[in-house]
Amino acid sequence: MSFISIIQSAAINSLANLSGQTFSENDFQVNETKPEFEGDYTIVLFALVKTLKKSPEALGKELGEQIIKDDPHFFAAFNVLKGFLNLTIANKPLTSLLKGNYSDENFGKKAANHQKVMVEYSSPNTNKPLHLGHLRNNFLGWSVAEILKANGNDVVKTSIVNDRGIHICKSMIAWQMFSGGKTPASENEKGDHFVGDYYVKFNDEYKKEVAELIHSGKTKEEAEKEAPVMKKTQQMLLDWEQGNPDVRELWKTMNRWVYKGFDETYQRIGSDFDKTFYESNTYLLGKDFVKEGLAKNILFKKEDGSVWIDLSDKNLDEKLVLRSDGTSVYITQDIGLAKEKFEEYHLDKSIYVIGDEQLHHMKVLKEIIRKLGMPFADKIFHLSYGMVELTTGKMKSREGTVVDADDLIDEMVATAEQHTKELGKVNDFSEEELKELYETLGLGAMKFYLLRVDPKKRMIFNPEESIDFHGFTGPFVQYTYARIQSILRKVGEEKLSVVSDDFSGSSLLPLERQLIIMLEKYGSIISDAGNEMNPSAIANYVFNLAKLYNSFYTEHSVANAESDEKKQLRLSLSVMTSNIIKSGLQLLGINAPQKM
RNA sequence: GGCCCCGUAGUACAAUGGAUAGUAUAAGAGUUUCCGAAGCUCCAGAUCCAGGUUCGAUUCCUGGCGAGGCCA
Repeated sequence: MSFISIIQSAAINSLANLSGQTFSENDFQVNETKPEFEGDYTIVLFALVKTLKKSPEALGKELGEQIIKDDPHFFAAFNVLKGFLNLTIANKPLTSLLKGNYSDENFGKKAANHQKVMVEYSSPNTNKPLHLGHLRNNFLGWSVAEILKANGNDVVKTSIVNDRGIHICKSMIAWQMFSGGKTPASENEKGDHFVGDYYVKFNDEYKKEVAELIHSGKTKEEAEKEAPVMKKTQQMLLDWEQGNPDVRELWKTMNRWVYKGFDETYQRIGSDFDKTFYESNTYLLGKDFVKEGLAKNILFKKEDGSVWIDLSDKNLDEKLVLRSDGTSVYITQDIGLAKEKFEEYHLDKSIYVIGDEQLHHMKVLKEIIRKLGMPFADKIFHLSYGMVELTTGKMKSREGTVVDADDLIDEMVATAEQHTKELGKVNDFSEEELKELYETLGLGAMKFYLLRVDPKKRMIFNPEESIDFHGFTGPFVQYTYARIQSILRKVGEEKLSVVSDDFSGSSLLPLERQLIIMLEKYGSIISDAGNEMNPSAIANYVFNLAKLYNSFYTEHSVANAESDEKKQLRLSLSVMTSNIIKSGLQLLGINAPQKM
């Protein structure tokens, strides 16, 4: 039971004893006490003033006295300021909490509750490599999945690969036209970059042809339609759909190159999937429900034969679900895939990590599913995240301002290397250990930078600031962890069993109290982060914890503590802090190094 | 045109309707005989505008202004 809920129950109990009336936790607020005031937790009294018809000051005094009387073991003191009742927790519950949990590496995590949750994330197109936006998606999806696990859920990570369509045909056409048979192997290039280059070549060629056609008197619209390279591409898409063996073979080959490239990146950033769906397998799904929907009059046919659904009662327009030529649109297959997911995995919840430009699409998807009477409409959740912008403006592939994921990772890791060398603290590391450390630090910096912001908000990526290893950054937190490990190596965890480990009656200095209270909060941070699917709550928490520990560390010596009992207490504090930092970083996909 | 999101120090981000709006950076001043200075301490600086609801509004409502996104 968390401190907050202990205080809530205590207040409910004491309010009943005081007034004879019944209260619930919704009738008043319990907050942490602001640092400038005396106390640990604060009951905000204003909401109670009306029902109890007392002045805030009088009520605060009576309630404070009652609470201490009712539970003198947990509460040590109180004070009232305006409408705020500040409560101080006794030392004993704090030291007991520390003693009972300092070595528990799973502190704050919940036991399994058997909720089955699917998290779909990453979901790339196969015509070009991953960029900065994908990194936000991947870090977010992976972290949310881990946070949900920490809350006891059974999580299935999945990705839908958009491996067919006009975009990949563009790369294929360009490769046929310009490659002269080159391959990623022959060029020693990562496959996704290789294929992406041909996508760029396609656009260059297309632009050139359009310009020529306009020059020869065509309108812009005509030129865009008639450009030979575009016509070839469209023909290729038709050939693909009809199963033309040559086209299919080329398609397979080029996609294989791309997957190999993606896999390298995924492995490096730690993304993994329990199940991968391919659009080439799912794009025909969903046509069944069209028949069914027409029969039930939920869908209707227009004169040209196209099939629609009317969502005007939900403040949405009519939406096309089947073209007049009988081909489906994105949303048709999305409905089919949604159904397949629920049927195959018996999900309690299906989360889609997709950018907020798809808010409308996902809203329409949910609404159609609901109208069709499928039972899982309310179990679909769009975890939308804002676009990552650059200090120089938006990323635009046509303008070449896209930040490539692999390049960015390389840059971060190189910066980590440079910093580490300048500081020269790990001269005893082997080449391999060093390499691993640079990855840990570079990726840690990047993940932390992208996850510390509320996912729903769009954010600005500043390359210079992101590689800063000071302040609110991953390496700051990692440094704190490494430093604690250094203490533990020196002072030795064995001391924990040698020295009398009974510090439960110890007095506590302010920083020691604050640390214990902050450590205790970790469990509610995990559940908040889970409920809101928001890793930034964890990032903020581990940063604040690291900061508080650093202050504690400069003020109070662990090794040369005033007494054995104090040493014991501070060692336990250090162990528990480092366990929680490690655990919190792990939920963000960040490793905690022993030395750095 | 319609719908949705967002406006907080120079900059980037916080703040379930609660106390003097936090944090980081950048600027300034300190801090290594002592557990790791990628640290710590001090110092300054902000809620787009106008109304409304409330004991109390960065938060909720209305209207402006500004910036994004989506649907045709």
